[in-house]
Amino acid sequence: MTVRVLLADDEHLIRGALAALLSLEDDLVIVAEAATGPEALAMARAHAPDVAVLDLQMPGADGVKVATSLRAELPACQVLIVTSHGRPGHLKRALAAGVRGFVPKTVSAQRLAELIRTVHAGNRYVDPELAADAIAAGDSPLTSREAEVLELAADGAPVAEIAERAALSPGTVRNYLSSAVSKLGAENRHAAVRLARERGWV
Amino acid sequence: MTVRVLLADDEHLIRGALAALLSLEDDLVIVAEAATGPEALAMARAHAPDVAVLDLQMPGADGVKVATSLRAELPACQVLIVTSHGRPGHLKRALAAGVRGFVPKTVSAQRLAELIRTVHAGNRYVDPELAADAIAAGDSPLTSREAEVLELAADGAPVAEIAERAALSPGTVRNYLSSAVSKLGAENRHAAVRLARERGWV
DNA sequence: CACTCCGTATGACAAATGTCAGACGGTCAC
DNA sequence: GTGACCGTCTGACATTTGTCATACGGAGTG
Repeated sequence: MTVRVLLADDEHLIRGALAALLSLEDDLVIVAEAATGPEALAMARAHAPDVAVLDLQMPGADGVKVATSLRAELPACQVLIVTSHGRPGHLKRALAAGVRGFVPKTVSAQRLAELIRTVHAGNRYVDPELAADAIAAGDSPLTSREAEVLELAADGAPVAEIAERAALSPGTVRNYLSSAVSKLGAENRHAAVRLARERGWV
Repeated sequence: MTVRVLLADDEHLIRGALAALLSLEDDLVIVAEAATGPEALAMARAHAPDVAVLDLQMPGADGVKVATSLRAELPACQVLIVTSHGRPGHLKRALAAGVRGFVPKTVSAQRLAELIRTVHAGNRYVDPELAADAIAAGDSPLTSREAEVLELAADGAPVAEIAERAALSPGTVRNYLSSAVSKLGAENRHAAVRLARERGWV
């Protein structure tokens, strides 16, 4: 019995190499490849693969977003996410999106092939190190609005601009930022943005 | 005549896959693999490869640093840098370090094999798109001190801390930041940091 | 030698930011 | 239905930042 696999990664080099390696396994067959989020979705619809191997960072829509859509449209398709720089919050989002596997790109192809079989069998697998990081980082202490405003502050925009983009009064924005900064124990909002990013909270 | 290749990338998945694909080429042989900068250097010393294919982002020392050392220790070894997120400044640094090739990971393995031969023959190759970006970004308008201070401001530290870390008076730090911000046309120093990073100036 | 940068510094002022207190309506749980 | 939050707002205040003028010594250029 063969497992039909969709491969999505924006780096051609990696995608091609991976396709070649995985094809060496007798029970795996790559039925489609994609370089962007939307492309991955289209390919999945067209080929209805058993397992989708998605890169976390892709142009258009990231792996988790694709996984969410996939879950709705092709419930039979299991999703395995592969990532280069795994930040804690991503894992949580991914699991919430129904992803069955989450591993860093530091695993070997051999191991990846095994994992494809694992998730195809309906089991889950999360890289232990990433899991430990996620647990250590814990839950975000930020309310949704605080997180939202903090995100808008990410590119260094002044308060007035954030307020406009969030349709809030400047005073309110400052309150949220102040509260976010103190919750994160940061020096100022810019350091807060950095911290929240590191922990995957934004 | 075969080309002896060293492969350095921290992502096992990619490195392994790449090694497999490149080995398919009759005239290429992977003599060593490394997952970190220092490891790459050690491997190069041990195996004296003809061409070193280095990832730009590796733990320990990045591709450009490794290339610099390589240039000094093994002048016969040509360096080809492969990167996922190529920012303009990196290319410039890389060329200054004597790197012969610079391409994004979006190229195909086929193409990479060709490029390995190209640099081995002593020719240069730079991805046209990355080159265009680098030219568009131009030279950094920042003085070295401005860049230095801007870098210290990168993690959102307050002026007082930057001043201490740079052994400058707080007023001077503010002057540099102010000048950097206006040179970059940014809203404030945090946006300036972002801009400078994008253009590879810090 | 004069001129122009750069690095460094100070002082002063305006603007942005961070912090706090207080207010009001909504939602959810007990 | 009373608390406990959350989202939203305002106003006031202290601190931090951004900006500008000005100063001086050193390096490099004409």
